Amino acid sequence: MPYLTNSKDIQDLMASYAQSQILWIDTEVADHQTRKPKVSLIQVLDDPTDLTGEQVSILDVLDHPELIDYFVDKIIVNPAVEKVFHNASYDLKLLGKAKAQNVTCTLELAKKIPYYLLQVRNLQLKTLAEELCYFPPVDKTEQTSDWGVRPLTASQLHYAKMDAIYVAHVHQQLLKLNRRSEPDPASEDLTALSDRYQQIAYQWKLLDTEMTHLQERLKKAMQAQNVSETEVFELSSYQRTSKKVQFDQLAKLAQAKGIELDFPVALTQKLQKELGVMIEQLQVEEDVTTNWRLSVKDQNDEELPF
DNA sequence: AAGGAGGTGATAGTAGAGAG
DNA sequence: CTCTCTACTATCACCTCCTT
Repeated sequence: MPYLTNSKDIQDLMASYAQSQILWIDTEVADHQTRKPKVSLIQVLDDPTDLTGEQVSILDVLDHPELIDYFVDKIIVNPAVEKVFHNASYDLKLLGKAKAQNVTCTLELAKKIPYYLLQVRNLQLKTLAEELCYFPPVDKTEQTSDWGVRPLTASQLHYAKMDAIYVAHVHQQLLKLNRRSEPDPASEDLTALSDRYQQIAYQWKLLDTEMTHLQERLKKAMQAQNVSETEVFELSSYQRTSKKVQFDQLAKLAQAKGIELDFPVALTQKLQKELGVMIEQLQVEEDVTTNWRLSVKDQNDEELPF
């Protein structure tokens, strides 16, 4: 695990990483709770088979904005290098943000996979490492430690290095699941899909209706009994404020005060009816969309699998 | 603390179908 | 044709998650 603090070494390594096809990256940020957060470490891995962190480079860029700029320039905006992060938008906020090219986010990837294929408690990197990749329990206490002090502790460096390992392994596993969850629609087996649907439809209906019913009863019961929480549930309410004004009044005000108010108003069927032929005097924008609906055909009872 | 993506739940509007 | 029912989509305000 090279931990680099020398600017020249760091820059050389960044230059060589710019030749890679894919890199797994994580960052640690100091002063994240202030208005001026700064990148403390950039951890880079180019070998996804690494389990121990031997291949992870920890680049110490604290108070070296020129190194961060160099990294952004050579790697982040470089479309030839695929960059993999967990919750990429967080890291990229401090790493070139808008200009970033060819970025993969393992959190986004995980969100696209339905729960039945990815059965984990939540989508934190820690959880995915433990429950998807079977890493031993991950201690996140260093996550919120002070990344602005030097020297860093051995425990901090270990945490920093392992995060890059987790990103790489989680990424590999998610790609496998992704291939299963997004097959080519053109070659799907319609018979197999229909069979599976019928197989679970009855169970689903039983569970779905009971779940909805339980939720309704719990909500009503907790309200009626003035209970705000049980061991399992929490019942909360919130105020919802929405404001409305008569269109006529708004139009008159805009005209009287010369306010620039230009936005499309939906011409609902009701409005179209009221306007009648006068609608022809308006420049109506028409938007036609095609919506697809899947419905279950009526079937003979004997054919049902239950 | 901050911000972006997406979920939630209420409300409103729509198409399609059946009845008269 | 109109009326009504049902099942959907769209929109809105608010909430939750994820990272350090």
